[in-house]
Amino acid sequence: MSGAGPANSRPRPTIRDVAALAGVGIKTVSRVINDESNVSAATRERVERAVSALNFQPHSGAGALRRGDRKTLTLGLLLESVANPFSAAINRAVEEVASRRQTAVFAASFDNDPEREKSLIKTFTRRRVDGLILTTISTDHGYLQVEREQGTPIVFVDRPPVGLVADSVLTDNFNAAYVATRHLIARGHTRIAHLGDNPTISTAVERRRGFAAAMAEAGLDPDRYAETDDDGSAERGLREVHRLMSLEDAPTAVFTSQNLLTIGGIRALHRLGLQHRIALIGLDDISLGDVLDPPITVMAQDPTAIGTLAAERLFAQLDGDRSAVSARIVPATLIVRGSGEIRPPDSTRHPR
Amino acid sequence: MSGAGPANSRPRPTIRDVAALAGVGIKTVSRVINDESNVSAATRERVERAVSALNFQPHSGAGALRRGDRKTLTLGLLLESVANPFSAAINRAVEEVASRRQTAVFAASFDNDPEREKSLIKTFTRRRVDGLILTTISTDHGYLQVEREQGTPIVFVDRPPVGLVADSVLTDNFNAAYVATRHLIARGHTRIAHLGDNPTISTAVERRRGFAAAMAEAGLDPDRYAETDDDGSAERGLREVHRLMSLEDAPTAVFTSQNLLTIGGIRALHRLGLQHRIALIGLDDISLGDVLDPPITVMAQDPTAIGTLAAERLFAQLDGDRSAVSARIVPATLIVRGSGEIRPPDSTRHPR
DNA sequence: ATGAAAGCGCTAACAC
DNA sequence: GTGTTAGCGCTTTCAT
Repeated sequence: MSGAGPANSRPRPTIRDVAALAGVGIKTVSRVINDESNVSAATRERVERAVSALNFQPHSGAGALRRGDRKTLTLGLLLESVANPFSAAINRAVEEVASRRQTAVFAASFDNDPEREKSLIKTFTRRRVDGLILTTISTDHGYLQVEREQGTPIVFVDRPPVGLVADSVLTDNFNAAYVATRHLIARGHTRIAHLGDNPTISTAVERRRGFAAAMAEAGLDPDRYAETDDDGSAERGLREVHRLMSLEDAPTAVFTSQNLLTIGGIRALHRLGLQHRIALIGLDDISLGDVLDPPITVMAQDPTAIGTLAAERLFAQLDGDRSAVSARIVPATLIVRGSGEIRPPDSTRHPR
Repeated sequence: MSGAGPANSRPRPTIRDVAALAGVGIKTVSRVINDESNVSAATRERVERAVSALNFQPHSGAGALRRGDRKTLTLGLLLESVANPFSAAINRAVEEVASRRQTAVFAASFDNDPEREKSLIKTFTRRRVDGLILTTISTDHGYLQVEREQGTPIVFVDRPPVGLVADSVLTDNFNAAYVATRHLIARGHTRIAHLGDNPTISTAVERRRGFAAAMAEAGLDPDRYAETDDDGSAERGLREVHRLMSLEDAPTAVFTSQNLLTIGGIRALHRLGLQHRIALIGLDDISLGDVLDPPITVMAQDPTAIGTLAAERLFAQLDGDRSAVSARIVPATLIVRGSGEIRPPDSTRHPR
């Protein structure tokens, strides 16, 4: 049995090897593997036999190089993290659309780090991807103008471009947060805490704005509960809700505006035994949210739709669509399940 | 403002454009961009200025072609679905290791379809990925022997290779299922149902074997509850548990041996209000399993470790490691939380 | 219907 | 230190 290493590599056959074996010119082989016309049935047959005898697989990169229509049939997808369920759903949707076009996708996680954003995009363009679908965090995307001018279509997902006019597919985050917050206010809450993702993330800012607008409109103070740190992890959600609940004037409702924060927040309320007394609404649906006790009310984004629309828009550009810049808004949906409908206690003081 | 399409594409500059602008030969440019020696500081400076003036980005594909050491700095990762949390965790871990080696990863979802498995692997090899990390479903991987001989290292994850000797990183699925089942038996259960993924998946078969072994060892009938269909979705988990609970001699414990089945099973028990009376253990941890009521006992696999080890092994092969074929087993861990410790009712008949 | 020559953008080999 | 030539594996162009 042969070893696993690439040592015993009989080199890969090239089109020339196939041509030699079949006794034809390389152009004829090229015609056969690309299914072009002007090849006699007999010749085609001979070539095909040689191809499978040698186990020849055309080198798509080499072909793309000469073809020069700059089609590597490849696309770069920048996500917060391929392991985040929201990102992962986008990833799958993009892959779905891309695979119909024989296009493979490079997905990369940038962890909300602006440096990684830039360096990953650079590796994408050096690889000459046909297009880019980007979630970003940098505050100015002007640096991408050059790429666009050199012919790489770009679609922004989840977060809008800044300093660059480009296609985007977004949730209306302001509105989603506004609706969620109004839902809590309508149940009689006045002490509502917002737990948001890092404010360097534009959607986090939008969500805070939506929260603040709903609060202000109801004559409530959006800044009653200051946030202490700012990453979007389940650990922080846990920590912050613990802290909030230990306050003298603890909130009676919590709006967690990111999926991992929601998970952490739920965990905290359960550990404190407060899950039936403190209202909670999350932004982004979470797995098993319907089975928790109480079930979790959320504003659900639609990452599958976001990914699908973004990929379709990208291919439209690739197909030469010259229409005006498109900014698609994918609606979020309020899913009422229970946790968001808990009412505040009668007393003004929250019972510990 | 310019349109978004690739129409107004000023063509990308090449190394020749840079050389012309800097007034040097192309090889000198090549030296600079590859950080080779034998370039004077002054020349380097001039070249660098030209590079940024033209916004030149070297075409890595073209370089790889000539270099001929067949390093596209690219790797193919075949997963059940990039949207599945288990797969997504592997994806992230692989990306992590790969990025340290400047390697980008093509991840593709094959949805347990053997045809897609083969066709996706074919697109990987046509793109001349440096290596393959594969989850598979086909029953004979002999067709990959050719790839290996032509120098592409392969590591199997989650499911073992069949008909091919190759590296693998796996969970001991038999044992994981055996331990989970014994855990239920030790609590006094005799009517235990197993809900498994599609038996065309080798791990599903292993898990069923582990379940059956533990049952038989205790003198119990593993086949008391026949399964009716066989996909690994939350919908099926829901349906099957509903059906099981409607039986005259309904089981008092359920072992769901895949993450989505566990989710569906939990949902069913909750809807029936049986979550505190029927024991449940899942294979694979699930998000928020600790917060559910009761919290969910699971045999947790470690997808991050699996992905990390697989990628490290792949790069070891790429680095010329000729050691014997390695088959790593990543341990699964029993996480006791509550749902798996529910005891059967005293009566022999399960109360509806 | 077929093939020879040129060349995609780059690096290797070998000049000078 | 620097540049020239050839060539990676393929497709294009243009013969025949």
